[in-house]
Amino acid sequence: MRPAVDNSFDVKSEAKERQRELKSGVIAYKRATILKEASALFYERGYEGATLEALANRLSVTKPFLYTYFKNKGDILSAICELGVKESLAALGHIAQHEGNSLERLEASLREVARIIIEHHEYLVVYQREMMNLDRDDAQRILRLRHEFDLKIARLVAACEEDGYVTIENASAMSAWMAGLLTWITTCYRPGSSRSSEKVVDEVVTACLRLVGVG
Amino acid sequence: MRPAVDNSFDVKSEAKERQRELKSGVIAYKRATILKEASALFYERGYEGATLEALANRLSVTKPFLYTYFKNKGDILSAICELGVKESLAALGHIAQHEGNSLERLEASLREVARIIIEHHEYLVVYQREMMNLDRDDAQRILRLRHEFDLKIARLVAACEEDGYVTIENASAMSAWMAGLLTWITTCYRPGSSRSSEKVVDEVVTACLRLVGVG
DNA sequence: CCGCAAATATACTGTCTAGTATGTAAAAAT
DNA sequence: ATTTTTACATACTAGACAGTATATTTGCGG
Repeated sequence: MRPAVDNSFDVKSEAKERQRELKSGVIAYKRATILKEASALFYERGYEGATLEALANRLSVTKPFLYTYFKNKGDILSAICELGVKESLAALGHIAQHEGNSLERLEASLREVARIIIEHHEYLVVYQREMMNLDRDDAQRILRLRHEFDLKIARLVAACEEDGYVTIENASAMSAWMAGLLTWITTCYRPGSSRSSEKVVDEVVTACLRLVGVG
Repeated sequence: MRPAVDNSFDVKSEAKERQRELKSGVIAYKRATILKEASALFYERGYEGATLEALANRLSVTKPFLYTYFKNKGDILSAICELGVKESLAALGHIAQHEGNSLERLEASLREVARIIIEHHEYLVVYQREMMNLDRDDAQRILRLRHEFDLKIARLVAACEEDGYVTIENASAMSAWMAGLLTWITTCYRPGSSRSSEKVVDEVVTACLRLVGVG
């Protein structure tokens, strides 16, 4: 019944290819959905206080379902932590190629990271709190990402120094404290708090720049 | 055999009084010892990851011993958290009565608090991380202490503004970010890290003052 | 030296939860 | 239409740990 032409195989394999893509997309979507709910749960109850059954209930699925998408509870945690740090890092990557002078790049970067931290603040709170519950390997991998983040901030500051926008002594040491201010956002800003997210972003950018004597 | 004089009762009751004091001192000492070891354990393993049996072993005692000095595991945690915040608060109290102008008082206060945070940094890390594991009542009581702390810092900054040492706009909003920098000490400074505690203290004080445009 | 009380230990229980072995229904392939 | 695979659920296990009931030691008053 099927035409016995040469390209029949190609058509078939192409269809399979598309199907595979669809499937892997679905899997990624499911993983992301689980992670989003898990981060909300871990944020509320803490890692150990959150049971996988509770997570399954919130997703209207069952426990073994979770185990088909994640190796174990720790795997879920490490995925959350990694995502939080990776998003922050990605924000710095985008701005790096921006036009503008080094000071403008520093300010834009800080602003963007602050926004991302507010957006994903559950992920980052969980990371800060539950770091110690990570496997040694996961912890190290994520720590390397964090160091990469710190290094990028330090380089932005160094560029400002080289270009003469920042003349204060001790400026390079201050980049570590900028990370502290950015992290503090997760305490200052709570969804539904009195301070609007825009105001918090403005304040933290101002604060960071003042650390190196700008503004 | 005992002289039948009037003051026999007084002597006896005085002795008993002293004995009671001794005993309550011993109890306080034992509680403090438990808390010190518990904070070290919670710091290393996390609250849920730390078992009371492990704590008992580290103290070379047994589990029921702990229960004679604390109501339950949560009681130990809340005592640790309260201690950490109370010490920081006490540091601010000492300096408040210092001589010197308002700017000198602000700097001295920041320096003292920074020192205390380094000294008790295990207590404070545990507090930050495990806050959510506290009973609602304990959490609120300790949060009130925290707010008192924030308020005192804010007042020190306000005094500097009134006296004209700080003229930067937005200075009052910055006191909240000072708390962030002070908290970040617990991440920057780890015992046995490369940075000496004196250097960290100097840096954080400098950073805090720069937030309000001083230095 | 005796008896009582305070302090601490031994040994146990009940519960909770991460992880799994097995079952089932629907879709895909043949 | 039949088999195979995928995708999930049901139902269970094993172990850990907070908290406790009971036993034992120690020290002290008389």
